Amino acid sequence: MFRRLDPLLHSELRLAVMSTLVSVDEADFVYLRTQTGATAGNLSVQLDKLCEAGYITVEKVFKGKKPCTNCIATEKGRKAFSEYIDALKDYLSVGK
Amino acid sequence: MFRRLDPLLHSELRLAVMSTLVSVDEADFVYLRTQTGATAGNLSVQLDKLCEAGYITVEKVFKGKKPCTNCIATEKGRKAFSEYIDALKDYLSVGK
DNA sequence: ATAAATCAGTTTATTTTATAAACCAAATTC
DNA sequence: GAATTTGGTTTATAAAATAAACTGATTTAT
Repeated sequence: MFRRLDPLLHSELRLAVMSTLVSVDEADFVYLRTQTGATAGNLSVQLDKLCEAGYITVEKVFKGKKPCTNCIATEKGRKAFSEYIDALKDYLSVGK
Repeated sequence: MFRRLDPLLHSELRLAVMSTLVSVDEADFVYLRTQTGATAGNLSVQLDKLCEAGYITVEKVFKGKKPCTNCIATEKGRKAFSEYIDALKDYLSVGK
């Protein structure tokens, strides 16, 4: 009845990050930070976890003289996200 | 943009419990346990938290010779639940 | 030029949470 | 009447989230 919720996505910040990334195709650290309102430390940790899970890829480049951490949702990540959303419906108790 | 998710509800088991309770008006421990598939220990702990938050009321009665822990969602709990669901929409990235 | 502040993060530490394991008292079954 | 089951609670442990402190490079102000 209640499908299990992927613990990697059932985290406020990681979910916000994935939600942003699936709709935007690519986003850098600074953008994710402003969008989510997260602290840099928290964001850094959660990006690592998403990366290790293979839900995103992280590429570090230089934009002029400044470092820039670019994030992209992988196919695996997109699939996991949509499955999470789907499973979540069990919990909304709209259609019993 | 991303509304904060009530941490009391952003828990797989507590969310499943509240989801059940808002749709069912009253449920006992055993029923909640079978519905959610949770262990008794985990359920006990999470019911305490929901109770302390004022999201549910817990009434212990005897059904014949057996103890029975009855749970009901309060108005406060129902409101928090529907607000949680609403805030969650920010994360689904369907409408941008 | 250099000291101070800022940017773009990472690492480490602390608190909170979720979960499991162990336990308990009463009732039931063998 | 001994063992098992029922309906839980309490305690212990593992995992998570978050904050705080730090780094290394870059501007900005003096």
